Amino acid sequence: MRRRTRVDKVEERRRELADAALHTLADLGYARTSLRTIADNTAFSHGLLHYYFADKVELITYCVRQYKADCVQRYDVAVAEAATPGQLAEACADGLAAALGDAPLMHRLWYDLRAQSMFEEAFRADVAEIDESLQNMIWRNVTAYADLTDAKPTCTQAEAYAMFDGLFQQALLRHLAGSTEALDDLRRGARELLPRLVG
Amino acid sequence: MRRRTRVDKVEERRRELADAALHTLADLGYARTSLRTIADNTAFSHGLLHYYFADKVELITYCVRQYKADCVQRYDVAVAEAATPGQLAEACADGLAAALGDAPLMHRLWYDLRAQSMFEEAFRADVAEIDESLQNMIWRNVTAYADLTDAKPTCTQAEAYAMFDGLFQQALLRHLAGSTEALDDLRRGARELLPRLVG
DNA sequence: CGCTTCTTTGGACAGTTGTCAAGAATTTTT
DNA sequence: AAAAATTCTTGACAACTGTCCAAAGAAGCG
Repeated sequence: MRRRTRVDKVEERRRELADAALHTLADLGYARTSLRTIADNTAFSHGLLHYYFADKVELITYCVRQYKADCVQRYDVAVAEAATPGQLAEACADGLAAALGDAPLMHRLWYDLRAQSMFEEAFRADVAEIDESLQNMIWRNVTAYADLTDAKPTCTQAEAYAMFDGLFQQALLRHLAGSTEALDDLRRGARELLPRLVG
Repeated sequence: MRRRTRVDKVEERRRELADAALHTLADLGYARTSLRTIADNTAFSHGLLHYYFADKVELITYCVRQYKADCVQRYDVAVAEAATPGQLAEACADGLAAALGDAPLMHRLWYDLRAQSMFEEAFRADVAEIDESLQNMIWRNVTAYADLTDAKPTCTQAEAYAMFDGLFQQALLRHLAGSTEALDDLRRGARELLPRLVG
């Protein structure tokens, strides 16, 4: 009992620190984020980070894992209540656009960390895992759409995800650069993509 | 005459240094590349970099511009000699797969720098310019394919580029993670994407 | 209360970073 | 050949990095 609550407290503080780290990373990007800057975004001193995390890589890895929960949840779109193909495509497109519009900085961080994972092998496994869960999420939409249209997907899971991700990333780039049409373009692109992938 | 040759020599050395910087960046990524490491990849000392470039940002910006020339040239596929839609799709797919297979590290760097441009405004304009030229390159293929099939593209330039780029990036990620099928999957995905975008 | 265990601090460390400037080395000009 | 202009090296600087540690503080427990 006593031991249990202690472990919980440690885990809680870890999450708290990782949360601050996540926000700092989202603000500054991986290349410009230091442990001291992260600590400045908490009520604690920089030394504490090494009490709860062995080193920088472990902290950021923990961050990435925590990000995943938020991410898939945020990213996920209400696909269950769609009754027609049109409704589903609409819901999917709206969900993606809303995810981008609500948390552009978090998604910016995701693309940053995914790029880092190509250099730093320590991040690779976790990033790949998140990528896979995002891919599954997209695939659920594609198969649901195929079911509603009595057709079958004409592409692989990986291809479907790659194309949606491409649209999303391009929209994010333009959105951050100040384009006011980026969100609408993403909506339209996503809506029109689904029919292309089944048949 | 004298003035001309001097300016040329300066420009030549700048290019030489930027080339070394480019290779260092491709090896280590933006976050892990320092001016001293770049200088170590040249025959000169670190101080020289500040003789030819005002600061780090100017050097990397110059790099990015230089990268563009290589990039579009490398990326570009032999579309002219294709006589049938099938040949064109094949040539396009082969070109992309070859670009990825020949210089994965350079493409890895591209995605890294594009992510950086979302944080560092100094890179944004140059990155956007490269992105646009890549988009135009893809669009040339799409319109050529549409012409050969007596059809019209059913998507915008930005959408076409986003989807090809998504495929390419996903293939790069898997290729770097050791997947042996990534190149073939990219080929197949690109070949099948063109028909989806016209009609 | 004292005693033990767990948290947290703040400073120190060795190394790295971008930047700069003085001067050596080299090239060009006269 | 001397003088002038340039290219390049070297060492220094202040700031910052991740990491570690001794000690202060807080909390729990007998």
